[in-house]
Amino acid sequence: MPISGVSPLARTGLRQRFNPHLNSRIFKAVTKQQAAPNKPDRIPSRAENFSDWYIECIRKADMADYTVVKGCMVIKPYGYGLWENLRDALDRRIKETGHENAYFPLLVPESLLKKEAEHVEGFAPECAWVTHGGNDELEERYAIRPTSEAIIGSIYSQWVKSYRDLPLLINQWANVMRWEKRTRLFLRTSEFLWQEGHTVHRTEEEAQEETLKMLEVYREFLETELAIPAVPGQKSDAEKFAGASKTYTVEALMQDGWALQAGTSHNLGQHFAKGFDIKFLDEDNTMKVAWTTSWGVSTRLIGGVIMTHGDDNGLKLPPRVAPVQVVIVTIPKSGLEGALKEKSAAFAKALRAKGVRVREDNRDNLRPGFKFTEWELKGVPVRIELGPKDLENGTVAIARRDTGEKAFVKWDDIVGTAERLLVEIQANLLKTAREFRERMTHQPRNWEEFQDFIETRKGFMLVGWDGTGETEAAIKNATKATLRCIPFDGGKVQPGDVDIFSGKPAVHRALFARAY
RNA sequence: CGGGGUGUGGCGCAGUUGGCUAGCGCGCUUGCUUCGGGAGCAAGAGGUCCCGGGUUCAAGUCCCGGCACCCCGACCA
Repeated sequence: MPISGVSPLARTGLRQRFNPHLNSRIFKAVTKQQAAPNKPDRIPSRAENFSDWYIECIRKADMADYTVVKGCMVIKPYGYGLWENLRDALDRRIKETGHENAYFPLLVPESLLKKEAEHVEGFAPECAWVTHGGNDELEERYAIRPTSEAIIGSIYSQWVKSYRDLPLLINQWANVMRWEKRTRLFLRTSEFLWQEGHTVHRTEEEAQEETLKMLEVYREFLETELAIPAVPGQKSDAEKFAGASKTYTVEALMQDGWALQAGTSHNLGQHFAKGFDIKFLDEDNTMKVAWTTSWGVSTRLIGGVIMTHGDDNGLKLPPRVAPVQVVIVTIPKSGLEGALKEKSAAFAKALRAKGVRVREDNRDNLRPGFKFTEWELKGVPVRIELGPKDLENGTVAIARRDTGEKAFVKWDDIVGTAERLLVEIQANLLKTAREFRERMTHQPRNWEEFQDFIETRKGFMLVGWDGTGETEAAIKNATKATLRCIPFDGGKVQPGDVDIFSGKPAVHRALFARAY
């Protein structure tokens, strides 16, 4: 797959030292980092071309690649390892909030899809259809699920009979397919992996509570595990899910100032329950229509991690989900291979005993600088360097990916230092991302300023909105900025607020941004 | 689905007005010397020049048709 030509850029910035404090001393500070500037396989800088930077990060880190299948990617082991870690962290939370996993059919009969009018209208254009079974044309074609409300709704109608069956709290981890016109690795591919929760409730209030509860699960998960400070809020009618009463979102801000919808939670009202006949006999012996919700996040989150934290040297993965948290790189020396390998294995074992995910890099056909660079591209949070001098001194060099700082520590302090660094790096990534988001959240005072800011400063625009789809559309047409959400925090109108575009009295404050 | 661009070893590219055995860099293999921030030398392997027609003594190169992918717009986790 040709990726546009990349002009090699020399890396800038000096490596600094950090203080490993307490019982370890700094033996030596490594203060410079001189990389070969003309290597052809460097990644472009973010400033130069954010889009190329993003794709090259993924490819150089060996996370994913395009395939012969249009719009579909292969997620390679390193990318899948990240997915597994974040999936497990989220799965734990989904179960802790009382949900169970199940699996529903991939194929959705067309007649089912049509049972909710808005829903089919929203998804029909991006459905892939199965029309044949073997050589025979089917009487009714099947959609490959673009989402599972329809198939699950039809099944739930069988399951729900009594108020005693409620709430029904189920989640599915699955692949879905949407025939996309334009694809980008992880952010938008025709097939992607996700989880979709589908719940049924007795009352409107309970469904609403569930919707907001899961949004909060997402928000906390993004913050704690991925170090992504996403803004929770409500979608406008124009942006909400096809067939939902209300859609809520967690909106993240990428380093290029574009927003990324990181997860959504929908209160489906009774639309789907009516469409799919999900009814129950209530305590008062009357038949009632149920209330449903759905909520999901996808492999898109991996794109979010990359664009939130990465730098011009490649990925920076949050330690809590990084497939490799600590890499031990040996610096080869003829005759010492055995001793280096032995030490490296001993350190790895000690770290694993503490639950740290460790990889050893004992390749002796590569120069150390090459190996360092490669693990930096892959975003490994902590790198331990073990060389001939360290064997003499009883030390290793230990470097953190987030700041580039490097110091020497004694062997006895390796495990403690690494564990502490992993915690610090996780916190530092979140802090940096949060500061970025705050710095990039602007409050233009008038329409001219809005237009200027969206072009020159980018980021979130927090502005008054009159609540109409007309002004929302007008803003989108004029600036390509869409209404990302009415944030829970800061979305309330203040006295005197007016719509940034129409000048009419505002009913909300809303976040606008250009979005992925 | 509209506008633009590109298809040549794994990757990035060159290939002149059609002309000789299709090149270069990186990567890969083998060997030796190296090794604390992308090593050096030597010897090798690797090609349906996107596909199908056509023009020509001769096509990677020109013509026609197709396909794929990438970028930019309208729609989307």
